[in-house]
Amino acid sequence: MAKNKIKPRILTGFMELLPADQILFNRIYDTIREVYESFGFLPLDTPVIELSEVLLAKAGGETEKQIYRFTKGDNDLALRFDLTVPLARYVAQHSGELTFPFKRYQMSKVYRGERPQKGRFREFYQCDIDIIGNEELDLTYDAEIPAVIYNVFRRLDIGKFTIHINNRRVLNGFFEALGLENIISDILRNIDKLEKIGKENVIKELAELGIDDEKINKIIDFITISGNTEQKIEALKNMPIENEKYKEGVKELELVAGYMADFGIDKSYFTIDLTIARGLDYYTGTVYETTLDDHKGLGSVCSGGRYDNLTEYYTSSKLPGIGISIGLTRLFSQLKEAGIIESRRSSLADVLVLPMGIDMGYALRVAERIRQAGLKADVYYAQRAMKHKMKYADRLGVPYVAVIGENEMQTGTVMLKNMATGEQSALDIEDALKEIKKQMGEN
RNA sequence: GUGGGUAUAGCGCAGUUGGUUAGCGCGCCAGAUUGUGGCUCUGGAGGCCAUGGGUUCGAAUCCCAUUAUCCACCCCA
Repeated sequence: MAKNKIKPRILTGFMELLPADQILFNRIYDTIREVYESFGFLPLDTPVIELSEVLLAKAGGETEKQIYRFTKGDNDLALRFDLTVPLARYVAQHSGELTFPFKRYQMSKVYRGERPQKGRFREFYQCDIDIIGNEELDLTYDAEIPAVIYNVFRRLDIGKFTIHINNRRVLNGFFEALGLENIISDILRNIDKLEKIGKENVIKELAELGIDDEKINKIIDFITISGNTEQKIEALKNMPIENEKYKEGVKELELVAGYMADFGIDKSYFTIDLTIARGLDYYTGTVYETTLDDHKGLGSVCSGGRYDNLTEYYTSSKLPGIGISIGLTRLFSQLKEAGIIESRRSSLADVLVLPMGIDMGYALRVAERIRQAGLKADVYYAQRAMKHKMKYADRLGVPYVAVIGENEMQTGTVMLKNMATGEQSALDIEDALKEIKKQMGEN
């Protein structure tokens, strides 16, 4: 390559796919969207760029460090780093025009200027659902959210998974009762890592926080409560903890777990997990994480929870909410790398029409007839050898080829070839369409 | 922000204690097969060995710097 050419490349941390993978990605995207809509969530699309003062209203240290921020003229701008803050802005801005509880989904790209590593991107898709209430938000929604997750992952068909639920009131109440409310964020961040670093290291790190052995033992006993959902609830109820927040939290957990069963979530697909806390400090009630049973190492593929007052920086109205997010870009890259999903076709067309030395107009009309029959049709236009055309069809992974030469044109037929089996036969055009539909229906 | 690794063809890699024209697999192009793909065989194209400097008679190989990239921590989707 000549020296004066610019090397084509994209920034690190940004994902870009080849057609076969993009088709697969879009299938997953569509499935998630369909499930979201099936629960009545409404679509929302907010700007990628917002005013920095809006996005950084709640200036968290990490957010400030990772946000892409720049100026254009006199405007201080930033790229959104999640979809939740823009939602808060949107709801506060349009609260008079929205109907509450407001259920919305948004599936778009967000940006974080962090150092990329395995499964971490600087530009990635988040697939969010949130429900925002006015003043109050019924607890049933805390169970509807995992019901949506359940349906999404069942439909994605990527193996057995477990939805972990917990409640921040339970955790906060418990640690308040121990007199550790000052360092609660540190503790939560710590026990959140139990699965990853093991019990010994959690104990070690808790000790480093200056917690005495007796309390550490209590914490460990608490977060390792075992049994099924009913048994865990029972154990939590029987803990000798005099703290209102704790008791409320346990009550909520019990109710939510009950509703989840009513939503049709198979019991083997969810569990109360007292170690999950979610680092974000705005969660105040139920929290969720979802893991794939056969690939626990991937970590949480979907997480979220309830927050009391998301819009506090934009309005004095109290608008509690609950929501979750699927990090689709990370999920996709991990599923692909683990071999859980596999891309097959580089084409969406069902039929590739190959005109062989005939009037192109006729071929185009045949293709149009195929489309009218509800099938996707593509046409190879270039005058090249048959083998080139067949090879093109093969590489795209098109399932059927319809060859049209002089004979076929005269008789109103096509030479229909099934690329997978190699079988071919001369069929009347209408019969060929029926045959394709019949064979596709069988798969 | 902290720590560690890597950089050779489009992709994945090999290259011996420094020694001639830098190889292999996949992919790509052409042919065997003028209306039939995948499999096979034959032939071919494609490299300033990341960039800059140093050591040496001689550097892909050793040293330094720069850049890029990957992994881990932090945090998170």
